[in-house]
Amino acid sequence: MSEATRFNPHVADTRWQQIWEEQGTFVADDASDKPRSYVLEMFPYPSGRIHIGHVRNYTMGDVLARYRKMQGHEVLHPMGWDAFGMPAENAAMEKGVHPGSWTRENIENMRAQLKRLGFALDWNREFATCEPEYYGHEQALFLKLFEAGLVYRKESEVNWDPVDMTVLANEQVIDGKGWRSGAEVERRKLSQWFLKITDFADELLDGLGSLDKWPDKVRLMQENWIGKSQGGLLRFGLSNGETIEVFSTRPDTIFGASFMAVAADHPIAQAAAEADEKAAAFVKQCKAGGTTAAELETAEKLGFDTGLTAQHPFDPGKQLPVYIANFVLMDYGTGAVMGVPGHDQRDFDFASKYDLPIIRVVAQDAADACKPFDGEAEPGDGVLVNSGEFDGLAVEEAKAAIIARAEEEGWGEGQVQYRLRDWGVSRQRYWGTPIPIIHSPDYGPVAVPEDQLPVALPEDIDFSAPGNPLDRHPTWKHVTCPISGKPAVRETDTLDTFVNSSWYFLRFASQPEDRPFDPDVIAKWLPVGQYIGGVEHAILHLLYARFWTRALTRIGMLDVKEPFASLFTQGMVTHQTFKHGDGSWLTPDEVKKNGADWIVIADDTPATAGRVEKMSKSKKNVVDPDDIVDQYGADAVRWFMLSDSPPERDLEWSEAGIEGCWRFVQRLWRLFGQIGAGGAGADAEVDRALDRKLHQTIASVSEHIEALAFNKAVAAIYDLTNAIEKASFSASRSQAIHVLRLLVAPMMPHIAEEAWAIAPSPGGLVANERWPQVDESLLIEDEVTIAVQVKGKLRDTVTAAKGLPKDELEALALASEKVQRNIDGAEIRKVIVVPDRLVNIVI
RNA sequence: GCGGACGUGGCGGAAUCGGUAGACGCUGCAGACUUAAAAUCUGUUUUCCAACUGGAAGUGCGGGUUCAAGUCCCGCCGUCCGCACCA
Repeated sequence: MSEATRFNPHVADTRWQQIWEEQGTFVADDASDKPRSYVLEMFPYPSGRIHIGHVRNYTMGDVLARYRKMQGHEVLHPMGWDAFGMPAENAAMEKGVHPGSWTRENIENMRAQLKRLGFALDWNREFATCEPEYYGHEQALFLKLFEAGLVYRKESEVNWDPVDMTVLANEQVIDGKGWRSGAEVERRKLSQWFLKITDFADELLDGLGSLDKWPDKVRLMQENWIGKSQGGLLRFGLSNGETIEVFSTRPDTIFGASFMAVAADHPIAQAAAEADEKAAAFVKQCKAGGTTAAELETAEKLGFDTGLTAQHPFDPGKQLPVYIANFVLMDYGTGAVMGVPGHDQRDFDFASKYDLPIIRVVAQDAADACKPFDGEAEPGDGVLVNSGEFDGLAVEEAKAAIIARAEEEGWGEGQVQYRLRDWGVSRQRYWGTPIPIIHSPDYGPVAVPEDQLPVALPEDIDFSAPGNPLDRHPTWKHVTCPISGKPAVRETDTLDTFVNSSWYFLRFASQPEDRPFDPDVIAKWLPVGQYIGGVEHAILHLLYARFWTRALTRIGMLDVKEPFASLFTQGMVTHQTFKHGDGSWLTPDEVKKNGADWIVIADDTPATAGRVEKMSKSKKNVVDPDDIVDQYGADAVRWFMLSDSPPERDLEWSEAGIEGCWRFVQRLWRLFGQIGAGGAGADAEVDRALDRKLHQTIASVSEHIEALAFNKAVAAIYDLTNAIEKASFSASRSQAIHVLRLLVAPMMPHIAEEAWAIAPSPGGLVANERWPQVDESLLIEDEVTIAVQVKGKLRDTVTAAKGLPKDELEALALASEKVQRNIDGAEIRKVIVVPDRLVNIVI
């Protein structure tokens, strides 16, 4: 085939990308009176190169954005950069480059990579969170929350790396050691800034109910994360005259309590440690214990008897020993628990070890009051036994009754407890938003005055030593108190990068210079109509963004409750892995297939094909988007991203798959070239079957794009293409090819534009065209295929006019020779007829 | 341990309400065109029996409901994911 009849993406891609840019095709107009669509994909971290996972993510969003535009919507489809974070600082430490220049250079590269894929983005709204034009507004928002009392400072335990002199996130502690330095991580108390997300626990939980276009999985994960439990706060008098307060979800089991246990950090434990060396040693041992999942699972329940006892509120003769225990957490509830061994497994284990009484207070029925335990606790439902006046009550009734009594007598009350904790946002790092606070010697932490915002990061910084470069900068932190004018010290911690991504979707919608956003413009675009990203953000980012939005709404800056009306979590892109005989990884293009086996191309030694896994550099199974766009063009790559796998599942990259997409691009191109083919005579013909197929395809492609079922939309387009190719020339065929250009436009925009421009051309851009309308009258089949079953087994199919009455269908079915052969003279007991579908003859 | 999702050909996957299982793509095989290759086109590709018409089995396993089950119900098995000493 000559080059002229091939689609050449290297020429076409850039041509159309330039034209879209010149014409501002995808620039969103705030003032538009069209219906609006805000399509957003999670913005990338500028690591240096676009990853194939980004390509999949942005292709999905792009299809939807282009489709909505063709439906006549004003579409907001922005892109920007989540540009603060540790990798930039690591690069600074390793290569001596400034985090800012490293980041900005990466952004340049990645922007160019994205542009090559032809995404319908409004680049006018692009921003990077690392620029003062963004983070300055973030500081203003932070101060608004500070004024409203939603930000506070408190001492908190953190993972401290003594070598790097920085706080580490839990994920950065590997086997108790710092991930970079390898140093033993210490628990250290530091003053940290917190956002009061717990104030919104109930709202955030209830709000999930309205998010019916979110995956159930994500809602459930958030629900569990918030972790609401209903119970009672109970107070017991101690032998030393003080009081111990515990939270329990099972106040009904109070008669089964046989001990109390407190966390190592609990004041009672601290007091005991001060008075007694052994107690101090035990407390130390508890703190040294690992916190990894595996360690916790195998860790033995250990306790230390403080010698104190607690008075049981219902039994004056009953004194419960108070232990310090390694399984009690300080930061949940009150840091103290009531031990009920019979009905809680941990308490059971503990009581068994220390020979404490195990009392049954819940049983299947009253007769089982003395039934022994079968080696484990019984946390289930039942009725109360051995519980004095409460005997016979069901568990739920008993909870209410005992809480009511506690309230009456003043030793407790009903309480709702959350697992969710306040969000610690302080980071001892340079490359983040400076926390806009000044520590005044007289007034404590004071907000930086608004006219001094942004608090910009200093450029001249030193990464040669570990620790926070802001803290050791010679001048930056030395300021004066905004109130007294006396010397004061700037806060040198920066904000968690999750703060940056908690409001970027607002800034995309509205970006005035003098304030974070204009609520009136926000009101036009928000909530985001479709948000697309990886499920790894199911909890943190999505919960923080929901919180931030609600917090801004509560303080009156905004009127949006839920930022993302519809959420879609896409799967990963995976690829086969290969290994050498010696176990080292091989890239997929270093091997080839040799019969059923794989061999290394370079030296013909055998290779082993490993699992299909998420692309990662270490396993050498990555493909670079630039390389494949070079080879196949943007459209083939985009088409591959949408084909085969349902978008929520993983997509396996394969050479054969992308080759197939490339062939399809060329097939389409040949077909587009035939748009007016067949001559005048042929053009007069109408092909009803093809017309119907076309309109069925329009309907199904539309429906599938709406549902983000791109793999099904792709299949429908293949199906139509096959049908057009097989059909003989006719006006219908030309029309079908014409419409096919529109149908593929959201997915393969470059070839669609190229085809739209060839004669007979309607002019303009296909990107601005209207999405084809379905002719409902053409959807109706006039003939249908009826399945004929005998005793539920398919024996024949017959063709019938649509809507044929039941008795006629039955007659038609019975007329079938195959059916008669299968009935074989037997008596017909019953005939089931489903109009336009099937006839089942029961013998 | 708790919670959730999923199991369909050689592979990715389709299959509105329970109504023709395997659409569509990939791979493989056979053929056409070509000096040849590439590209393209045609046929074929769940398994087994029969090889002309056909027949049987079949959606992880075992039961059940129904005229009819991939789909609904009960019980297993397996894979993946999230949380995890949360009182």
